[in-house]
Amino acid sequence: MQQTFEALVEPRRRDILALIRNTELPAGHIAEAFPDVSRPAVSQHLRVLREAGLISERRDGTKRLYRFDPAGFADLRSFLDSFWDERLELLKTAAEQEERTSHARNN
Amino acid sequence: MQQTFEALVEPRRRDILALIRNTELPAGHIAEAFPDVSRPAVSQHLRVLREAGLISERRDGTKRLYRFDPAGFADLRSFLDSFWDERLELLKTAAEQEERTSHARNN
DNA sequence: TGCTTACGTAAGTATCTGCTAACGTTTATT
DNA sequence: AATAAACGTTAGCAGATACTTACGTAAGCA
Repeated sequence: MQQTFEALVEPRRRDILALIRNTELPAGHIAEAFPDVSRPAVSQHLRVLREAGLISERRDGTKRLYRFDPAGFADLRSFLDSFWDERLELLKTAAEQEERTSHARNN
Repeated sequence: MQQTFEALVEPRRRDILALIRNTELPAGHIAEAFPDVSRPAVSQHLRVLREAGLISERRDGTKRLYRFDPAGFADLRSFLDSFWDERLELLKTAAEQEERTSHARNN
């Protein structure tokens, strides 16, 4: 959870995620997409993303291929739901309560 | 977006959010819930949360009442959906493609 | 008008973090 | 075996940030 937020708070890492969202890419190619920072910087970001479970790594010869991993988003989603959906849940419960009240009225 | 992540990456601020998720509370009461930090520290956190649109402030005499505001979560949710739901969309598209292929086979 | 309550704000500090430069490592290639 | 390619890792540094202490402020009350 904390690891997920720490990984995603950095804009560069969100950019990297967006880049490999649909395609598997080698580290060098990812680094080339960010000319304003060095290759090691990108490598460090990839490490953070990997340890957060947001991307997965695969070796192919001297290359390391990275791709998006939705697993790391699970706890972020549950966190969001605990705030967002709980309110919907309250509305739903209120609606059901109203439902029962209406039925009671009809009996 | 960035403001939202920066507000939520701090565990203390998530704790504050969880505390006032369902109830409106004055700043002093919120601060008392966190005995390991000073009152100004909490005040600073409340400021960050407010500027991120995650909580709203209301004055009542000398008191300032804070409560959860779901508005700030909107862009976080859309960010999450852009990664999570897009993959579901891909699956859906693939399914529809398969659907069309099956129909073509039957003609 | 003073005093108290309930806060926020500012300055300063210790810690964290993203970056670069330099180096290390593993896998082909010759 | 030697070299190159494609990386990751480390040390060190500049900037960001969460904290504390001290101070400022606005609303109620005597």
